[in-house]
Parts: sequence; C-alpha cells; structure tokens
Amino acid sequence: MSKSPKFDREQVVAKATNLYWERGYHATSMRNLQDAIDMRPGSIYAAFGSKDGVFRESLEHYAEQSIGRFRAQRAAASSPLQALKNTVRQVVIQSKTDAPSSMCMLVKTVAELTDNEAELLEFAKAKLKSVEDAIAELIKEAQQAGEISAEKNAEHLARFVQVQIAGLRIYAKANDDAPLEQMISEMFESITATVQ
Amino acid sequence: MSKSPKFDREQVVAKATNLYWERGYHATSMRNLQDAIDMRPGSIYAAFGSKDGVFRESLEHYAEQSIGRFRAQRAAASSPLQALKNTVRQVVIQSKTDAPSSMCMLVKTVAELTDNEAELLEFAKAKLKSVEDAIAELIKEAQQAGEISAEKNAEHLARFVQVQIAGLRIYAKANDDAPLEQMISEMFESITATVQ
DNA sequence: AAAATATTTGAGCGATTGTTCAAATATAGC
DNA sequence: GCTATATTTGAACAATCGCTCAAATATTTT
Repeated sequence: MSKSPKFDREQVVAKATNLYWERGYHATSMRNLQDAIDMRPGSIYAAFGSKDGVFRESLEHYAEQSIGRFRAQRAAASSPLQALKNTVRQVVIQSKTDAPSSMCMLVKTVAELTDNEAELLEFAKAKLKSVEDAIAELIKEAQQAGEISAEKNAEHLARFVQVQIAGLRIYAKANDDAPLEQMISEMFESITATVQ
Repeated sequence: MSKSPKFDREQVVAKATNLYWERGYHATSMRNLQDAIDMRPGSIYAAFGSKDGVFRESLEHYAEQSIGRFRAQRAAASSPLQALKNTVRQVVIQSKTDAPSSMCMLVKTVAELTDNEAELLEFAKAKLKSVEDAIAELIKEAQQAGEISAEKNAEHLARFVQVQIAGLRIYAKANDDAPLEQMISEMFESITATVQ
C-alpha cells in the first residue's frame, strides 16, 4: 500500500554525472542539477540526501563506467595489450569530442577538492585507485600473453600508465593541437621495451 | 593634490594567488579574498575591476613565479640538466608540503574552467605554454652542454616533461605514498637515453 | 589651514546558494 | 472507491554570492 519512485535512478545518476563531469563540483549548482535530471528539490533530497550525495553517487557511476570500458575493450580487442592501447586512445582522443569533459572526472575532482570536502576527495582518490587496479589486471594479462616482459612489475607499470593518461588528458585540454596519437605511441614504446 | 594607494599590489596579488591556488576559482569567494588580502570590496574593485580581474592577475603572477623558478635553479645548479631535474623535484616533491596546493595552479585552472569562463581558460592555457617554452630553453641549453642528445627535438622533449610533471603532480595528490623520487628518476632516464 | 583629489570603508543591493517542508498527487492493498 | 502510504511538487528559508556607491578618510598642493 504505497507508491514507488517513478524516476529511473540509473538514468538520473548518468545525467548528474555528465553535468558534474563537465562543470566540476563547485560550479554545479542544485538548480543546474534540477534542470539536468528533471527532478524537483524534494525528490532529489529524498533520493540522495544532499548535493554531496548526488556527487558521490556520480563518482561511483563514473568509476564503474571507466572500469567497464576496460572490460568492453578487452572483449573487443585481439589481445590484452591491444585492449589497453585502444582504451588509452579512446580515453585520451575520443573524449576530446565525445565526453562532457576531455578530462577524467576523478582527476578533475582530486584536482578541485581540498580538505574542506575531505570525504568526497578521499572517495575520488579511492575510485582512482580502483581504476589503477583494473589497469594492472590488464597488464598482467598482457604479461601472461607475452606482450609485455614478465620481469616488469605490473603495479609499477599501471602507475606509469595512470600518470601518462592524466598528463596526456590535461595536456590535450591545454593544447588543442597536441599530437596525441604520436604521444600515446611513444608511451607504449617505453612499456613494451624489452629492457626497463 | 591627491592620494596614492597604500596597499602593496605585489604582496596583495601574492596572497590572492595563494588563496586561488589552494581553493580554485569557483570555490574562492570575494569574501574569502577580502579576508586573505585584507582589503575591502571597494578597494578591490577599484584596483582589479572584478573577481576575474584578481584571478587573471594571480595567474600572471603564478606563471612568472614558475618561470622564475627555472631561472633560480639554473643559477644555482651545476648544469642545465641538473637545474631541470632540481626544478622538477622541487615542483613535484616540495610542493606537496610547502605550497598552497600540490598541483600546478595553471593545470588546476585548465582542469576546472569551461567555456563559461572562456577568457580565463585561454589565458591559463597561454601561460602554461610559456612555462613549456621555458622548459624548452633549458633543454636546449642541456643539449648544447652535451647532457642531452642534440638529435632530439627540444620542443618535443619539453612537451614530454610538461606531461610528466602534470601527471606526477596529480598522481602525488591522489596517492600520498607515491614513490615520487623514483618516478622522477625514471622519467629522466628516458630523456637522457642515447637512443630515442 | 584650506582646498582639491584621491583612496578606503562598509552597509547593502538583487541574485543565487543549498536545503526544508507542508501541501498536492499518485499508487497499492482492501 | 476508499484508505493508507509513498513520492512529488514548488514556494520559501537563511545564508552567501559578486558587486556598487555614497560617505568617510587620507594625502598633497596651494
């Protein structure tokens, strides 16, 4: 004897994610959010508790989406290394035109937030770590497949890839004409080099 | 027959820079700014025109400070390459404890702003480019000194360094225990390698 | 010391912030 | 179709936002 919510939480979070991703935490107002997800304040607060609550769930959604990309590319590619390369290309090059921001939402969040929003900052850091773990898994697969030297440390390489992606995406936003394809190729040359 | 401003513009801009650097553009209110620089609204608006005006001058100040660091390290170091290494270490490692933010203010700004603040965004991009130019100059010096292969492209390497610094500083903020010293060493190994 | 000209002050503007909550509305079980 | 129990709505809250401007204050020239 009741009524169930009529909004699709998944879709709502996806829309909220895109807005937060584009504008960042502080520049996104609840008013902006209301318009983007087509919900009124009361419903939003009943469903998510606060602006932070929506943001937190958006970060979660974004992280899942990011990790899902690795899985999707792994399923589509001919090898683990190819999947990693394709994911990096997708994330660095395609996001320039296809995504709400050319930058990673988790990186943007870590860059933007301070101790004043400690919880959200820590949450974003943790999600970034879980993305790094997904990269490490793919690298280990590539090592088993003989595409990357097994003598190298997978976590070490995953960290390297993480730094490169973050650096490249920032650089891509700051320089519209950056030769990203070439920069990505060079990055993978140092990963697949036989000597470390 | 008049009166001259009693505030020290240089000092005021320095304080404003530190505040904007730490909190970012959107999270810094004029009230915060008033407190930080100890000026009342009327004086601030007479001197800088707007919140954007203060921010713009802060970006300018920050960029000059950044380029000045290269000069200072160049003067102190035994060689151009050593100066570059020391600057990278200073910027990536020391800034974790000594600076308002562990991240580059220009990078934070490029990451945060959107087309809604197009002018400031373009300004930050341009300043980031001028920092890259300063790196390229140092690399050319290192090439003339025989520390880096003259066959390599200096602008190309400067771009590489810029990507690495941005990536490392983001990574340093996201991971408190990152082995930065080691990561920086590895980066320079690929710069000074005899084959490219 | 008076006059002229600048800067500094801070109350307060309209707009917007995140959030609340009583009223209206929809749905499920009886 | 009635009752019970949700959800949804949107007006409105106090606080804060970026900013303005008349009045007060300081400095310099006459």
